Amino acid sequence: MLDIKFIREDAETVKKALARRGADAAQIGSVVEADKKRRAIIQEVEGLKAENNRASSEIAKMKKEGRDASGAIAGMKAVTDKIKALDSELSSIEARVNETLLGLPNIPHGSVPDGADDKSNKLILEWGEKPSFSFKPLPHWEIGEKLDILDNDRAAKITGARFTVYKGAGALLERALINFMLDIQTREHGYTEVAPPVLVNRASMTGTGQLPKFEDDSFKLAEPDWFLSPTAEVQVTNMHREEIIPAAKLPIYYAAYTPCFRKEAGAHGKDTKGIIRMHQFNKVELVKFVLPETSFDELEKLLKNAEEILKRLNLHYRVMLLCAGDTGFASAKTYDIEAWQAGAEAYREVSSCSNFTDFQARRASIKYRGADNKPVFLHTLNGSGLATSRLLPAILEAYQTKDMEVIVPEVLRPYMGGIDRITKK
RNA sequence: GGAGAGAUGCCCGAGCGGUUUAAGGGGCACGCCUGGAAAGCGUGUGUGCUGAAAGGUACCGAGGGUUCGAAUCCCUCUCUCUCCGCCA
Repeated sequence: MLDIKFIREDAETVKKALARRGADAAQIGSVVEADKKRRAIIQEVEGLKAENNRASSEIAKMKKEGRDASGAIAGMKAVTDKIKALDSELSSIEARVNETLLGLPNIPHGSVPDGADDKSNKLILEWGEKPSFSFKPLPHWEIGEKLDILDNDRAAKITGARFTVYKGAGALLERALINFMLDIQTREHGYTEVAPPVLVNRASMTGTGQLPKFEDDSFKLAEPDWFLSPTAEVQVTNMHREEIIPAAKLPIYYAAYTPCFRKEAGAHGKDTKGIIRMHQFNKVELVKFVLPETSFDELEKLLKNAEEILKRLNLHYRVMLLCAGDTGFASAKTYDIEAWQAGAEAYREVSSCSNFTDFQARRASIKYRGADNKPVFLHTLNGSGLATSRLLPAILEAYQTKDMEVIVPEVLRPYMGGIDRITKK
């Protein structure tokens, strides 16, 4: 959420920034108007309330002294009615202002390039090399089927399209990846592991920015008013919702493994094979709560922490800086890490690392106590570290052999009972 | 799922329609005292909104209602605890 005070004082800057990402800047004018009205009503109604309070204690005193207060009481009725009317007008204006603010995206950082879509994203770095093969490498869905480790057909029987069953060495590999990633992030990069609920309430979804705009993208329970979390960002960021954290405790780093659930409503016919785009997938998420002045440095560190996983797995990848138009709703700056899928011959996003500045902190009311003891919104960041549904395909494709086996990357072997390859059973 | 109890400031805890602009205690901060400390004494100690400021206003789990006036009465909801049932 953007700060209404900032919008009020510098509407032009906000309009320009929103235009960069293709957001509707016309709402800025009307929200500034509504805010002006809001403040005028506050001044009026609070004056009446002050008068009301004075009269009330006067009445109390008269009653105590045994005098007749009926005249004073009768006089208060009109003031109270006026207060009620103004209060209800005020709350409808506040609701309108709030609704508009909740619908406005974050302002892209100055270092974010212009552009409308992913074609304008900027290549930041490439690491490693595409593996070369003496044969035609297969896409992961064919490998998964031949080795009998991924079974989308049976998942469809259980649930429907866009689910998979990990089987045998596939299930083991999935579990190994999760443990490997968590161990690196917690033991070497200083993150504290958390294992949160996967069902989340409306306030949490609003706090991180999934709601109100993107309700249709989420799986929602009929009862109660809960959602299947689309990313652990929601749970972990909202752990500190409505809290004031002592500055000395910052920065806070969390790593969480959770299943994630997405409707993929706009993706009909896209990525229908394999496990690239599932309704349910596993992800280790990294979340940071930091001092505002450090957040862009923290973003660079977060990116490095996520990259480390790919380096240890020796997988070729590139890092893209997203342009203004491709940057997510809540983010001020986002890097995507794209791993090379050797069989499908494409780069696929395995991680997205974002600095949300104070956008989520303001929605969720997460503050720290500054030097002058005043509560200040802190900055939140998060990044995948990483998503297994993208990582596991990259591994299968990069490590496949001519004899239809998959070599287990060395760093994963301790997590897989020491086996060095996945073979057909 | 059934029955009951509860939710008050950083913590404990009073409060049962009008000097509560929330008693009292503890903690914490600062000051006095001290060679230094403890004890003691004094002062202070929330958040939001509004306002240039002084100040004003709202908030006693959340949301409604009754009343001139609600922490206090009524309704709905959420959460916690105890017992019963069911259960990994």
